[in-house]
Amino acid sequence: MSGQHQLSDLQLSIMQILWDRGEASVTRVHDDLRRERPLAPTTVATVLSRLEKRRLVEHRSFGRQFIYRPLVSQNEVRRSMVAELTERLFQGDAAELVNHLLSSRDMDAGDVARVRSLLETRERELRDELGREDEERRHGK
Amino acid sequence: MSGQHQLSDLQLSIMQILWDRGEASVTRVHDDLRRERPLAPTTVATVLSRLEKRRLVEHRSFGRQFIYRPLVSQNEVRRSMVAELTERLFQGDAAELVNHLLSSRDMDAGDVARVRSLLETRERELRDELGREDEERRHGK
DNA sequence: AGATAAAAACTACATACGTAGTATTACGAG
DNA sequence: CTCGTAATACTACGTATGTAGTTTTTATCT
Repeated sequence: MSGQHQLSDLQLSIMQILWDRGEASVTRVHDDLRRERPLAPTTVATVLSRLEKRRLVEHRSFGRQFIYRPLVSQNEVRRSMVAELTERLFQGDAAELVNHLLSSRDMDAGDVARVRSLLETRERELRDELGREDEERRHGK
Repeated sequence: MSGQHQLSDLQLSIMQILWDRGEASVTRVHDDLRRERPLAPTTVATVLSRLEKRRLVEHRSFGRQFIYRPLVSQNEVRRSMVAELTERLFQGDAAELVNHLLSSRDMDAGDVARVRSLLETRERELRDELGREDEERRHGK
């Protein structure tokens, strides 16, 4: 499956811009990044070309500039990085990670309420999946 | 607060051994690690001394060997690393991270059930806290 | 076509890390 | 007290990354 998508902070900031915009020139990325991280334009270009070497983005030429676009989705990266963290920090036990989130100061009452709603949606999905499988079984695979 | 505790995979494996054992000699760590990662003893020693430079562990001498022990708890590291990931990948929205965990294939029905139980515990805690604050308010701060 | 300016290409350097070889020290046996 | 050996100390090298300077290319204006 989607291999090792461990991205650093700066790399993620840049990918985020590409995900938000769909695609962007080096200058555009540099501009969007200015507030958060003031860097030399060449620095942004270097990072982008390294991301391209890792096949996380690709570019096409437009006039004299390069337009970059992502080759991996935000979701793929999230999955990969969250899975890695879960493995390293919680021995792969995702429920323990949720437990950690619930017990630390990271979530207020509002967040907890949102989680409840999310959870109930997921429970419903699981119930439906179960139901559908039963159905299929009854109808002979 | 607890600053930047971003640890790499190998560093975490080693910290895990120290957390499990309370303290351990280089040889012990090397031994415990053998199955998971066969490394030269000097490699383990190097990593431990680098962790010490970062003030994540410290050592004392015992005979001719060094006994290392953690200076940061597993919980501190978890908090720090999870917070960092939440920030980078979910713009700091912890509930979104939970949502991601719930929707991805990371959790089966059993995990979801555990999360429900965890969630209800947390909700009860929040309700109790609320109650206690009300009480205090009624009794005049 | 030549000049200008902007963009990309190339080079560079510091830090952190994974990894381990070699040199040095010092405990402990005899 | 001396020597062997186990443990540490020191050195080293490759890779990834953050960061940016310098050089080369090239689109475009006059």
